Amino acid sequence: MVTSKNCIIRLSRYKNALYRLLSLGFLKVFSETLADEVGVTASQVRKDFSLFGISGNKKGGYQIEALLNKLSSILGKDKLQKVIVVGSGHIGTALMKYKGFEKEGIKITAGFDIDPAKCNKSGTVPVLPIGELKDFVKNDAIKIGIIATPDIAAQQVADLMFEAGIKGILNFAPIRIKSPQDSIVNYVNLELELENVIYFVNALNKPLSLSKDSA
Amino acid sequence: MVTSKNCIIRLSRYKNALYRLLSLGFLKVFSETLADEVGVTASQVRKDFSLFGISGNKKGGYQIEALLNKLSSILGKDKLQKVIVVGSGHIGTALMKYKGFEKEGIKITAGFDIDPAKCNKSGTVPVLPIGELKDFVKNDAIKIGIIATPDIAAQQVADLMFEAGIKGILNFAPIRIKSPQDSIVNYVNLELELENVIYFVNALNKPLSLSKDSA
DNA sequence: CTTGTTTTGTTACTTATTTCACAAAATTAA
DNA sequence: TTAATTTTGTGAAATAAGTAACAAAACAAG
Repeated sequence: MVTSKNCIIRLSRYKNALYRLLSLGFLKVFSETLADEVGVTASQVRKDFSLFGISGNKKGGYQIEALLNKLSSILGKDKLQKVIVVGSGHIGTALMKYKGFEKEGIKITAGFDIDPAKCNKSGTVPVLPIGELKDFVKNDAIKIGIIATPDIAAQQVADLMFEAGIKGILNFAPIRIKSPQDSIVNYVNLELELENVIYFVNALNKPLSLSKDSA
Repeated sequence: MVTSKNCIIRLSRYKNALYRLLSLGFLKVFSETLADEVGVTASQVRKDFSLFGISGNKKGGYQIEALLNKLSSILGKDKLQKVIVVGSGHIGTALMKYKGFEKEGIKITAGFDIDPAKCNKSGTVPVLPIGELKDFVKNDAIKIGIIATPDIAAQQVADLMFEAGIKGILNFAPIRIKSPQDSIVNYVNLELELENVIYFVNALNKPLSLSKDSA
């Protein structure tokens, strides 16, 4: 099994780029072209594909459609993924309304909040009391959850999610989550991302040295 | 100059953990403790500090307050950072309203949108027509911008930002931005982060192998 | 003052990731 | 059919990142 997060992230990027190329009318693509599109080297593309047993045609490149099927299958995108969000503050609400997930086969089926005033069962994405989370997750066999609560609540919410059977969490709260062995937690920390930009802006514009890395 | 994004991200994490420890009443900390708090090894902490010439006291650990000052200065957090947001859809609006930035010394001073109906000069964060971006950025000497537009608009918005003098961008649009040498673009792609969680949930729960990595 | 203990700071080692380089396959042209 | 050309696929080489180990400093206790 490939366990490098960066590698998997690149697969997703390849997939996105391939959709774009497909919509522009291309049917096949060379590693070189795809690499340019995503901002990596051609070697990297071929190596990544090699790791997953994806092969193309010597001299002919890769058939985009077949490639997309393969990537989607590897990434678990061949079936609709149901996801819940806990916390209906600014970020949580934006996520529930966000259109970008749908076209990626991700559906936010419900939100949850501890504050009854923020609950609303009749919206496009219903917001339910946190007490209903466990049953909801079990009934719908949901495996993925998003935490968009204040940091004080995050661990508690995570524990509740794991108890209910959730195996993967995307956590927006700026705190490290303790999680069971058979689960995965990814972090999105907006302050941190901005801080990082700030650091590199200062670093690039102050001294006389150069850099090219970014990730 | 340190150019490893991961390393800088860790510095931010150390900083956050240190604030937490300080608020709990601690005045000094050992590399071991800080490492546990952030989820890395003690060696890593000391190595990171070593790279930036940060030193502590043999047997005595590190003075939290002095350490925080040093980290804040490295990360450019010793002065208020003004940031603008372009795109006032769900994500852009959530960012403008997001409370988390303030306590990190980051202030969103304005939003911009191409749609006049979405503009509103009198909000807490005024939303201005995109045409006013250039003057606004120049007058306020703003160096950092956030792109929260649809992907089709992203490159155009980025070009406008660079023209106006912005040097660092945090980009939420799922597209690679072409940028000048002396600038930096960081990416936040929510679909991609979720896809990643989905991959690892599948990978961890299907086969008989184990993994521990997460990043 | 000496001995023992703790923790840093850094060098050496290990592991992981990326790039290089080239044989093998596929295609085209003659 | 043969030669020339292009592009993949993959081991080997190079780089980067992370861990381990330990000497040196700091302190405490006797």
